[in-house]
Amino acid sequence: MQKNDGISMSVIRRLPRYYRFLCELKERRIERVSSTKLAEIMNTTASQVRQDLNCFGGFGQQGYGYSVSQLKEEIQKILGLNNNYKAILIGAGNFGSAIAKHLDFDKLGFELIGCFDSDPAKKGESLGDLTVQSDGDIEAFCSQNRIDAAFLCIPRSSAERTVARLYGLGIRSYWNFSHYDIASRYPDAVVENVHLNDNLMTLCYRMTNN
Amino acid sequence: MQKNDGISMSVIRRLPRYYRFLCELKERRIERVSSTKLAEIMNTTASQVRQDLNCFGGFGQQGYGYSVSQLKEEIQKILGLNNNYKAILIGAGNFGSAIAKHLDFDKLGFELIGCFDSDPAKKGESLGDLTVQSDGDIEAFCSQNRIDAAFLCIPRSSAERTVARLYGLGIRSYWNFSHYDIASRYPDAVVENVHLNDNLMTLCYRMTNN
DNA sequence: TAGATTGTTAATCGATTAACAATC
DNA sequence: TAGATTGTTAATCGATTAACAATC
Repeated sequence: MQKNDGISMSVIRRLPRYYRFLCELKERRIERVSSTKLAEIMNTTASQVRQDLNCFGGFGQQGYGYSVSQLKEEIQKILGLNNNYKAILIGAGNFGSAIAKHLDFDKLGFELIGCFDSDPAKKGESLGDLTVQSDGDIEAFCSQNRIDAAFLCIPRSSAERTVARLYGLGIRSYWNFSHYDIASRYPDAVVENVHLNDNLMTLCYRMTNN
Repeated sequence: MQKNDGISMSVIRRLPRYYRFLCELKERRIERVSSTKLAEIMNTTASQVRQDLNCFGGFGQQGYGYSVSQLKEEIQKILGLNNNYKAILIGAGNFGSAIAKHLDFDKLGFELIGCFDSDPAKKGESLGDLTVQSDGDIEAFCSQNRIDAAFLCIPRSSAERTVARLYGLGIRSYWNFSHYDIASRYPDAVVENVHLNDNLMTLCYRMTNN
């Protein structure tokens, strides 16, 4: 499994969950939490919680536990959610528009500043507070704005060509809903894949064999 | 990590990828494939490929490799994609409707036969070849149709109550886009979570620390 | 037969869990 | 101080990789 920093992906993938639960605890006005309690919520062991957190620093206090709001802040910082990475959305179909409307990018470290589709009929449509631009305008837009990431909501067939363009424009981070394997073609890119098909097949497997 | 069958989740989560790549190979009219070649595509080792496949049976032939179309069929059967699990969609918002329109459920082992929303304004809207029904009609619908799974595209806040109802109606399999932790409340349910927020935060982490 | 490649056992590696001394 | 709970090292467990005999 790939690494970043020397922190294993297993740990990294747990961070958003810690963060999520800490936000909930905070909303419920709970001030402190022990590794045992966190482990219970996370459905893991206290040992793992302490090991995970100690990858990044000693945020706890012996005999007391962790301060919910302090730990939340720390993880927020570790995740980089205070950034305001500029992102563009490629593909304003069902999915693309659902994502654009539905997610609170601001709280997730991003700002969606542009949206493109190859279908001329879509041009000018509004999507939240964005307007769908023509696919052909990507180059111009990227030369005027520093883009940090692209969200790809396009089919596999067009993904290859599109990523080649985006990579050429300097974009190195991708949230990829297509089945095109970006990482193997561009090893230095940071890619998070969302494979809904794979996910649903896994559900099917588990329903069938259990 | 949870098990099914005694097959580890690590192996199970790789199955859809094998399947995907085998479909591609078949489309490209490639008849045979070795573990080495498959490993290359999957970005893993030949050892792992052989270990994985041998969890389910000896599908290869020494000195030859694997028959693409035979292996594809086998994995299709293992995943249970030939089933026609009846599913209902709860929540016809941006996401729910994108999913309903976008995925080819038939090829993924499912058939979407009903769609519900709590917003009265949505009632009667058509969604692909389905018509959005009122949330209150779930009970009646489920008593007339054997439902195998529910796809939850609703916010966390309404998920708890909704799952309680669905569970009460006998539904034990969930594709969950909400942040409600079904598995911890209903340990015997089969749950696949899609946490887009977590996923995007992971991308943010990796962009920040690398 | 010789070459290729599997199936399978053994070795390694990494992640999780347990234990406990440090300390608030 | 006594009790609680961390940080951290050591032990265990599971997953991945290597090796090789079996065999097509």
